[in-house]
Amino acid sequence: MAAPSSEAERQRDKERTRADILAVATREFADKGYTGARVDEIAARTSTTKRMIYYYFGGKEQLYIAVLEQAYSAIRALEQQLDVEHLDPEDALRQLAALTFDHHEANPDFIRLVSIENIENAQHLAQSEILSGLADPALGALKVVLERGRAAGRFRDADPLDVHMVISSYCVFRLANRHTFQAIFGRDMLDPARREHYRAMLGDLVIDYLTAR
Amino acid sequence: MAAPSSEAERQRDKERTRADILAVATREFADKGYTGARVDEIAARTSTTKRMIYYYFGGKEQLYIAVLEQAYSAIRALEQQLDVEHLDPEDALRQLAALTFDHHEANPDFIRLVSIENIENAQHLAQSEILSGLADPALGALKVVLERGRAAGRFRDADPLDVHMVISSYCVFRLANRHTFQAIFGRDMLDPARREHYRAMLGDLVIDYLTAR
DNA sequence: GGATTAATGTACGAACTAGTACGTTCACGT
DNA sequence: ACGTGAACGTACTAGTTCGTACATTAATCC
Repeated sequence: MAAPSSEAERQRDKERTRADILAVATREFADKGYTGARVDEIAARTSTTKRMIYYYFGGKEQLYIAVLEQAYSAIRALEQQLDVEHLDPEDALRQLAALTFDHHEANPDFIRLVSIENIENAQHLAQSEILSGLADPALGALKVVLERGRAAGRFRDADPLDVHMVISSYCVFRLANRHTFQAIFGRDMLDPARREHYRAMLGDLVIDYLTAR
Repeated sequence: MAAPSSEAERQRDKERTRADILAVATREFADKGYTGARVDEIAARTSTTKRMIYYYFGGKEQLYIAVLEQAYSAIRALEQQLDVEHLDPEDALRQLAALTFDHHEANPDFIRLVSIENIENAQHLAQSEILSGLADPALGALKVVLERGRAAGRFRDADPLDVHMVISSYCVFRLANRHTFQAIFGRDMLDPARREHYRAMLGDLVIDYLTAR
């Protein structure tokens, strides 16, 4: 009998250790920000030690970049859900907006990481070759839909990136600014009772803008 | 001759020292975030010493709260500019949106502080009696305008706070997320060449939503 | 099965950071 | 002119935080 070979019972597992660290680090960075996050704290929550963080990632900054890369790669999953080809432009656009809305709501850690990275002037994102060129997959589908609507004489001429910005700003704001908004206005933008209202409102907002006479 | 009396040449000046510290602290906190900001760094950039920060403010956290309070109080200045009463609802709303747009662009430090405070879950904002109840002054005017437009049969029925959220999200996103947006899509949302386009687009967005058939 | 390398754990250090003890100087009333 | 308290400066400390030197154990290859 040579090796235990069954991957599941290996005591030492490069992939598992790495993934463990990355998951814990994501929570810590999303919670506390880059400067607020503590390497010792991440290590403590891990099933391994701080030594391993430096062994696999090199340091706090590289770990943070790895966290960003993993978080951004998750948004590619959105691409598969876009089934927009056989819908008429208005329905397709509403679906696209709703999907973005849902996706943001389902990934609050990601939104926080983006906010954090903006506080840092996106300096870490710029260091990552993987991320610096990455475009949002939703943008491609959006471009197609806008062109179809425009060709059909239903939509005004609009830059896809501008429309994407409107959708993003609405969805991001609802998550990223919920705490100050709540404190100032007393309204919880994430209250489940208002979720459908906000979701529908985004669709109206975009469609009304594009179809205004 | 009793006192030098001329306030300008006093070497010791409570107000000046306080204001100096506050101004420097605002830059430091807006730049680095709450945890990233360094008390020693603030002190170094001041014309006084770290001792005075603790003398006047008590500590890092109270200094940060004082910075927040001052920054928020500046937005009250917006209130005076709202000359909205004698315009027709559509023009008034466009003006209100444009004013918010301008105001956000003119106060990037404030936007950064809001982002930072959201990363901190608005825990410091909640501690301030001055701030926790403060509503945006633009909201009152917005409410009036929406009611006038609704009464005239020109606007749909819409919650003022929802409309405010749309305007804010657009204006805040343009500043708060400019770095990641630039890094991912290669577009600088603050490019002066695109400023008028974005400013007008916000007006269209809001008006088209409210006046959609 | 023994050598070699990959993976992991422990203990520590150097630098940083918020906050303070203590001493000093200036303004102002009388 | 002088006492008093407010305003200010220096030097320090206790605790934290990133990173690493060094030792150790498990897997893998022949």
